[in-house]
Amino acid sequence: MSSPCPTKPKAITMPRYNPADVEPKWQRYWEQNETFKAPEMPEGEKLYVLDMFPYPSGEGLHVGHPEGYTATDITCRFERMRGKSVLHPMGFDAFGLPAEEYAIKTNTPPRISTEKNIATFTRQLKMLGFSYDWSRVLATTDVDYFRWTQWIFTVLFDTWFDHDQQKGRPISELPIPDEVRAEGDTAIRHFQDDHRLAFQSDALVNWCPKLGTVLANEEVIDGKSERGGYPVERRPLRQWMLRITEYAGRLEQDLEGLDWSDSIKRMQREWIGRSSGAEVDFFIGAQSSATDSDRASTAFESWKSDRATSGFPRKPGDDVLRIYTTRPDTLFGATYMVIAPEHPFVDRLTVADQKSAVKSYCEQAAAKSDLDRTELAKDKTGVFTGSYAINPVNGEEVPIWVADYVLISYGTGAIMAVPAHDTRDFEFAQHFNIPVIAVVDPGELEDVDRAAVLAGTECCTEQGTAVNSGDYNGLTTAAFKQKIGNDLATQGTGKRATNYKLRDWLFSRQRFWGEPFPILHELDDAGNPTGMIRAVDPEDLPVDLPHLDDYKPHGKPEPPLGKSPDEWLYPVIDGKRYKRETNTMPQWAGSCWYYLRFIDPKNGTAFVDREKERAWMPVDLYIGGAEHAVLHLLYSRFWHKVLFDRGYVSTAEPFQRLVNQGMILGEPQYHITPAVFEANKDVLDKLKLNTLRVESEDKVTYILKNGSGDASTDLSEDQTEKRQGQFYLAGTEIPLTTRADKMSKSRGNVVNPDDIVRQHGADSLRLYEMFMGAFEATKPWSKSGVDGVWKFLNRAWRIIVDENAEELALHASVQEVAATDEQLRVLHKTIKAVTKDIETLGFNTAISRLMEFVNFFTSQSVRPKAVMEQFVLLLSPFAPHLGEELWELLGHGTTLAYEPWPVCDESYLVESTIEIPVQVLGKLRGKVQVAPDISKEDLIAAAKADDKVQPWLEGKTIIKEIVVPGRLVNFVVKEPAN
RNA sequence: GCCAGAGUGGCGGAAUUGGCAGACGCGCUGGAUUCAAAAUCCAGUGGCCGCAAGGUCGUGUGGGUUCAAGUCCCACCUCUGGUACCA
Repeated sequence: MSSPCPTKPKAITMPRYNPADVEPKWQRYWEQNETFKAPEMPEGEKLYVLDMFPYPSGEGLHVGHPEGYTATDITCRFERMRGKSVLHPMGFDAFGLPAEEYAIKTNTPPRISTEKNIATFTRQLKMLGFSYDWSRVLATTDVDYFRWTQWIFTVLFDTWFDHDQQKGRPISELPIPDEVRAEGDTAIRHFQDDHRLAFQSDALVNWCPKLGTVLANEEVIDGKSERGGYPVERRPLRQWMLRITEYAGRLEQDLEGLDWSDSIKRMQREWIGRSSGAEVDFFIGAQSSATDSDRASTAFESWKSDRATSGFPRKPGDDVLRIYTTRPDTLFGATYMVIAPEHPFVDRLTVADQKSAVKSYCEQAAAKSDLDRTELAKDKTGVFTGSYAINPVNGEEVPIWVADYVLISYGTGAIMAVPAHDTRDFEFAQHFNIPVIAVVDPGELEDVDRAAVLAGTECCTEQGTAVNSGDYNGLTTAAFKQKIGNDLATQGTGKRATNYKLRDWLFSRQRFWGEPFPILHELDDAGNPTGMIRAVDPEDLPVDLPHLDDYKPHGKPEPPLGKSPDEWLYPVIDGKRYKRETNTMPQWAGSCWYYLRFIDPKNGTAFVDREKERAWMPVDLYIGGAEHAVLHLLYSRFWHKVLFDRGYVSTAEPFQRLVNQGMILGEPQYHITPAVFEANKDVLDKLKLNTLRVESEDKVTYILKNGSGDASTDLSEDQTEKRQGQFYLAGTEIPLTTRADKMSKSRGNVVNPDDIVRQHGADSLRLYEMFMGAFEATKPWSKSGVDGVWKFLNRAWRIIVDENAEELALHASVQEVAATDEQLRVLHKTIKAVTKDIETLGFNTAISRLMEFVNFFTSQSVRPKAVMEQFVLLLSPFAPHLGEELWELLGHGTTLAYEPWPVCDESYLVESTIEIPVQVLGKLRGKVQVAPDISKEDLIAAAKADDKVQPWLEGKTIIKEIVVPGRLVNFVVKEPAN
């Protein structure tokens, strides 16, 4: 491939396209002229275009980053030229585990290494010529920034969720029940603390000893930490939680109005996991006399009549086991109950004989990590408590079991088991020989053995018609659900209920590199915590991180901030001594609201100015990777809704349109299987080929390489051959598979953007990433693809610049003359297509159209200057440096960034004749040239008259003539009847 | 297992949402230029049959609807994401 720096010294510098000169020149120009500085308030129509800001890792920018950033940059440059007021900022998400791990690895304080990484990222981003308003840059680690992150936390702390209004309100407006008020101030404060959106809890949490911190459910995948893949165990620890579950309903509902892809919406919906059913109370009040069924049934009857008058209580008493079910229509089929091992009733419900069995089962379950629980899912385990509950619909006694397939954190932590119609219950019942009673007749269905289902030997979860269900027999599942919902409510034994899979957000981490909580724990005179907490006053924010000599994790749950100097750790306010909260916030905190700060990044009195917020929000286009589909996007929507409820922001949702860029994979590589590798070691040796062993998800393959170590390269195409659809190593019988994988060091397929810019320039990198394929599709990298767009930029350069001149000068063909009709048609076709494609993010096809334009004008000996100017404007969002350089050369003194975008004049598109394909029986047989406005009849006549078509019509009867105006003609014919 | 999305030349990928399959790019072949090469320019390039004109087959597999299917329907195969006891 040619290089922008010729190897041979030249006598005269020919004005070749040299991005190494052109690109820094224009980057300097934009910076010095503040070309892309956004106004404080939008002027005219506003457009807020946001990239998911990067995590500045020590590795530097990855080729995946510029993909989304180029897409937004093209959109912004395009819309500025169309006159919109564009806000397009960039920043850094710099707190969190990876940065801290990197700091530890390189033995640098996190702040220092973070600043270094940010500097590298900034250099790389600027090198790519993105039109960010750099005056708004921020990092979540800036003290000025996290001051407001802490402030938002105090808002969460000050908010409770009013279920009636479905809205977050100030804690001062929380109604205090009289009985609480009667107990005094301390009780009131505890009551308030129990209702705050930010609260402390002692629940079981995911503790990762290797990372030295707890993790949110979302950060644990298959029982291992999302970052690092380390084992995670369950431990009870006092932690800060955010009540995101209160917003589950709104987070789900409000998805509807968003312009997001269906798949992301679906992922969020599934994560929130709404289900509706009923809560039902099973009577257990007569425990002591469970063996005496007479007394039990008397107690049950009196409980039932009490309930009929008192109704279904908000909180279940000790005399009932409350369960949640989505199938209340199967109540008659409940043959046993299950409570989670962590259920508070376990002890009470366990009879003396079963005590030791239950105890050891629960201990075992507690020791199991989530991973173990999942892995053992195939075999259901459990143990009988020895006691029974009474089914409210038929008074039957139902045995109560403890089993870990029931989760304490979902629903009520207890279920009624209906083995006939629930797969998990069925497996359990089979294993423990528990009766199976069918209560739903599925009818005749494919893949369902109706007789087996009714006999209780097969499980069926389909809906159907009720059987074995007393008065309800014959009802359809839907009607049954409806009726029993009402009946349970009148009897006071149950009520309709909605549940969500979403859990509250575990918000504290035991690491150093995060935002300190703006929370103070009151101490008594002896220095012990009183249990009273308060938020730091807004005017005392920020709470900066103290200097610590040793901030490394030590595998124990005490946060490093616990070792802070006393003057930081023990503030005294109004004579009262406090201890600061020593947990820090998770990485997600800073990214929850950065889009708001960009609107007003320097504001020292508010997190964002209200007027500015109203003017710029919501984000009109938000682009980033799909890996944030649930976590970041759910968290920030939650924070935004709280801020909205409290009146601090004006929109219910932050990101109106979301688009996910597809992942860029490494260049395809040739693999062989372990068996082939073992059998052909000598052949590979002879050919001087090396292999790279890679393991992924317990599959092992070998990647073939030329050379070894860092100098190794992947096999080239001509080292392979394809025979009968199978690739072989050239000249051998060694079968190869070709695969493109995620870029990773271990596969040796990582592409560094710096290298591409050095070889071909930023414009080529940008253009290539946009040309690779559809924006949202996953696509493999290709070295020769970059060469291709580099050649295109050179061709574009050469239709305007005279490469053979001694000085930079216009090509002789570029003249101030009127364009021909054909030239205008090509230009306006290009304008139309490129405009439409940018609007729909179809960048790859837009570039194709620009290539066609250049191909056409390469063959034109006269290139009207006005046409070239329009072309340069069309090209400029994609290759902005080249665009500016050519624009200047065409005689313009200032940037093209605000030149009006070319407008397509349809009248130039009209062609004097068009080509219409003619089919006979759906097969293409000829083409006719006709006037665009030809009548149907004339078109048919022309088609019939065509030389190529005639033989196919000869001797046949035309039974139908199909004409699609402007598109095609099709004759349906048949052999004449003899 | 379940839920999405995808499967088109040697390769990356296009195809007014049912209307000329393979735009554009890479690669390859031939030619021009060159002492030669690189670069550049021009032409060609899905398979098969044919000297050609042309024919014929062709969008993962098998069926179907239609004048017409890459596109719609049914069944299946493969890959990529998501999810995994949520009652």
